[in-house]
Amino acid sequence: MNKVAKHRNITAQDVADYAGVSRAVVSRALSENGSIAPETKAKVIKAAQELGYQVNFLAQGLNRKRSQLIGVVVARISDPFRSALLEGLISEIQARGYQALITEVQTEQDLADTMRRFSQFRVSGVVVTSGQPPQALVKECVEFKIPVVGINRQLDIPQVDAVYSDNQQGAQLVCEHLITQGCKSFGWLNYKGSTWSGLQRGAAFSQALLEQGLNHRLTNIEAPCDGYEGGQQAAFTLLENQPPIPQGIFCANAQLACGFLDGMRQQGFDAPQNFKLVGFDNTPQTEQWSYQLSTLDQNIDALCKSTLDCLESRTHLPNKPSCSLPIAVQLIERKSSLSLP
Amino acid sequence: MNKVAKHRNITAQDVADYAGVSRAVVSRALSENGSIAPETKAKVIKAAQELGYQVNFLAQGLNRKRSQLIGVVVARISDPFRSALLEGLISEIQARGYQALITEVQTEQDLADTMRRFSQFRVSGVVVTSGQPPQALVKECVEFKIPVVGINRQLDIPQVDAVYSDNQQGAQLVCEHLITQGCKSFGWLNYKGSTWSGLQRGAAFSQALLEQGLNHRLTNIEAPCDGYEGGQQAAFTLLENQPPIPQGIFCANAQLACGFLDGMRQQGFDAPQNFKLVGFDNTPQTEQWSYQLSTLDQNIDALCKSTLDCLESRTHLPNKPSCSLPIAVQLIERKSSLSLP
DNA sequence: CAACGCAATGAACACGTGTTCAATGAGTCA
DNA sequence: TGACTCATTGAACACGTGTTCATTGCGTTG
Repeated sequence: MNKVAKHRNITAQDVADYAGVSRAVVSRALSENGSIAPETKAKVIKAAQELGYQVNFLAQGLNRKRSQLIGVVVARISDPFRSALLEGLISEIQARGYQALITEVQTEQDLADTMRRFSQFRVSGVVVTSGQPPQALVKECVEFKIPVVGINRQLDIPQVDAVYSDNQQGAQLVCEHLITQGCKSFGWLNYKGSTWSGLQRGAAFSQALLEQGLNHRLTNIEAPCDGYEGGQQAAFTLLENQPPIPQGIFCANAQLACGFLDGMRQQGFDAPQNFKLVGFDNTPQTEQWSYQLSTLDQNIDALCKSTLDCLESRTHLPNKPSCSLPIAVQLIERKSSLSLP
Repeated sequence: MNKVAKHRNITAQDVADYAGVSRAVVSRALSENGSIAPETKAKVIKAAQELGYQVNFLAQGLNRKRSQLIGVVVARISDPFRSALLEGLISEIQARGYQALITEVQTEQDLADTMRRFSQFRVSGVVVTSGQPPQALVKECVEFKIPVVGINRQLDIPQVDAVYSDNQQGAQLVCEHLITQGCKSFGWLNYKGSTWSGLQRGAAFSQALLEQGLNHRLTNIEAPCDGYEGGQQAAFTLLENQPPIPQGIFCANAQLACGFLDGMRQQGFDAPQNFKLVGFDNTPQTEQWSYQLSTLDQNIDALCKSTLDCLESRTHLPNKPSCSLPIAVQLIERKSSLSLP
């Protein structure tokens, strides 16, 4: 463990000198490609360990024209579902030997700057979990062979892959479930200016009801904004003119649903007594005793694995056609949507 | 916007050729150091823009021996407080022109590997929000002039800075508040194998009670694990032998507190009717209608800003003595700890 | 014994930038 | 006009790695 030079980073050259070989041999011994005699390899590896040699990733990336970084675009991490997704992504990225370069974006301009910086770092791939990157920029990435994958969003750009929870299937499950629980009228709660995911879920729910001949019994409830507060306010707005409460309500995400439920409770109504409620995103909070909210569970593990599969396969085949990968969701039945015995 | 070479990254050399100067001049024009004629500078900048030139960060970092990356060590991001802290950190890191390199660690070995990789990327600094990095490795960082800052943890290594919420002050606030609300007996709820923060909070609470001559009225409640479930189970264990419920309970973190409250409710007890409850970490959930939990608000903004201040000042003065920076917390009074009118 | 194939090695180049150092030329002062 | 200062410029080196290409030497076969 005695280092040759204490206050200088030790390089492959130091290892080469120490082992009595050339620097090229060191590179071959450690990078597993190029032919090398087994005993030489062992000698070099031993020398590297004794010196505590670590590859300089910047030099490596510069040479290979590709760093082992993967850029991840996120927004509002503090949202429970998003943080869970981010956690899964980071784990998967690390498990495959990459490092996660995270950027938070708020505006489209942020996103453009971010994508540019990612390319300046020569990232091995980009995962977009939020926002709609400008086509021109994505095309630039494609041109420089940087794979781009979107999670739960539609990018609609050739050679860009998409992984998303199967909203059609989810809406279908919810529709059937609510009908089974005896609901005759329905509500769809989403926030104003919703993302693509939300819109798609709403459309799918409407479609599923149509197939049952029940879509004329569907009321749209619009929250003024996303999140708990949005849902809460929606509950107050809904009851303003004392209309009948839809018997089965499907909600675009878990935070909205929790807020809506609390808003209804504040006005003396509760689920499942007065209405059934199902939300999207099986966040920890929905499971808690105070909520016990039925939800559609997005398979975060599968989403993340598929995302990195896409990334890696496109690294090897940059020009293959775009793939669009729906991941099955699972209905978790809890108290909020079950008929009382 | 017409590029010289479409399918090749354009380099400083391309800009130099295009502007009719040498590559050294391009570097000077864009990096703001070294003397250069104003009109030449303008010419180069114009050329760079027209070509869409972007610096290669890997080459830049290799040359400067320092990338503009900042490594962040996290664990269990999906926890509400941690995700809020991470969000704040990422924002602050970006605001100062760096990029966040995030690594999730589970074991001490993970942490060791992570620190090593960070140094391989020649990061400008490391922020540790979880775990206890091995002294040897941190010393290595210090040796290579990589600043290390810990948030809410005690690293106890020379030349490593610490930023943390002021647990003493927080415990003092809670103690006074509970007494004001009429509490005569007290409880401290923490989980088994708590982190340094939790232990310090408990010790400070006990100390604050001691100063009021009330520490003999303090009961320790131990949850079997962290999180909502841990708190919930603690509530059941507490009531097993039907002892008197402490009148004022202080809880190491918000998730535990929410779980504890729900656990008590399941057994027919509620706050503030049957006991007063205050938690640490003002997470969004504590504010919600179903909980309305009094909490100590950690000033995340200040924590993050101070962290990066420490990092930057140590970059300039690598050998200055360690600094230890407590950040004031604020008591948010909500229903769970207020006497009913 | 000669010719050949093949594994192993090291010299040299490329990756793209920041910075040092010597050279140039214009401007100033005596 | 000649000497001197100083801003500006470009050639060259350093950063640390991966990879190509020519060379070496050994074992094998005819």
